[in-house]
Amino acid sequence: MRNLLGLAVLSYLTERPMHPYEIGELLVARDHARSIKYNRGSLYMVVNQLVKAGLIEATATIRDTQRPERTVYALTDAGRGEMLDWLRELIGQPVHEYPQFVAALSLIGALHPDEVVALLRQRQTGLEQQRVGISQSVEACLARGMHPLFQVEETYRLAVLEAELAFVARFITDITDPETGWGPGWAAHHADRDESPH
Amino acid sequence: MRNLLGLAVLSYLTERPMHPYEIGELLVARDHARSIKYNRGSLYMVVNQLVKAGLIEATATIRDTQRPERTVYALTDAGRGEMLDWLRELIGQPVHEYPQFVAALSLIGALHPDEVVALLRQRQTGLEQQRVGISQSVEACLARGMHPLFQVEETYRLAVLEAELAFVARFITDITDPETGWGPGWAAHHADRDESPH
DNA sequence: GGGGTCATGTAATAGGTTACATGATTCT
DNA sequence: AGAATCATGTAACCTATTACATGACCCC
Repeated sequence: MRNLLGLAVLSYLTERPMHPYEIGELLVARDHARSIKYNRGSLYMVVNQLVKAGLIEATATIRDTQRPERTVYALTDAGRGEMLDWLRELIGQPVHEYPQFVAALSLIGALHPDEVVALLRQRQTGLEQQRVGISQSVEACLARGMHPLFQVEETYRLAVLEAELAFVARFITDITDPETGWGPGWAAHHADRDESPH
Repeated sequence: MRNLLGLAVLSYLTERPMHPYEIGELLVARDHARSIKYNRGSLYMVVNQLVKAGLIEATATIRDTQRPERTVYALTDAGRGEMLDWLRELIGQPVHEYPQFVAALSLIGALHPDEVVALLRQRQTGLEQQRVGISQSVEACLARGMHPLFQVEETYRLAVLEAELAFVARFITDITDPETGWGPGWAAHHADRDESPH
């Protein structure tokens, strides 16, 4: 069990027993789906895995003379412990990850530097849009009196976004600097590799 | 085809035709496996997908009177184009991702603030270790005269690491500040939720 | 009262990872 | 020469995503 959706399920069930559909609704309503990848199919799968692992258990299947039958799940003691341990580990120990931009940077030599500069400028505007979007929503929540702890994940995203913006700006000048810019050398090397195949 | 290992395969095959095992070796030798998740099984799968998509093709199966038969693949024209388009998109357009730390932050209220502070301190040392590891290796490469472009993905990682370190430090003081720290309120709320279930 | 959409799940398919297989080489 | 390890690939399994199914409610 390494799907983080499972952690969200465990966490939500600490509030009260729920059925999967309700969990999914809450996940979206509270915007946790921005931080934890969610789709309904995965949710049902994860819930079954949690049952198998003994971390949650079905407490009832209710039908309020309404819609399809719904199974309600509750957290077990083991589930509560596992949830806490899991969270502790995620906070205490940084893990190596593979963001898409890192992958792209590692292979960026295949593009011509002029094109790269244009693409980086495009990225800057995208990042900037994300940044204003997030910071506005954070400020709106704070203005409504919400405790900043509930926005801490977005605050983190903002910090990373700003670092990335700074990095991109720096990268552009590294390429284009008229004195020491990497552009010319890069372009030359690029021409080489484009000729050689034929 | 959204597996970034596929992008790496396309990119490597621009140099010359290779067999999968060789691609895997190079991926590790050049440290690209730090930026793109690699394991052998996935590599063979991805190669098959690329063949089906017409982006690469088998050019020979050689057996140098040695080990098992090896199939050598070469890039097609479509493959070259796809590789470039894919890279352009990754550079030009930021995508929403789901780092584990973001998920954890979004649910961190389930832990007691005192414990969170301890875990964040632990994280700081882990991040700091990563930081010195990366910056030493970058400097070593530069000292050997390697062009900084070949380290650009690690430079980016450094920038993000530093932003995360700053964020964590800030978060700790937000919790522990003797005037306005979130600790007391958080702890109280935490006690509430721990009582209610019973 | 029939067409749309909401609520809830299940099943089929595609994607990725781990475990296994097999001959060659190298070491002692 | 037998044990350990390398080189290479395949197959089995597990995970995740998409597509489908079904009855209720809601609107004109």
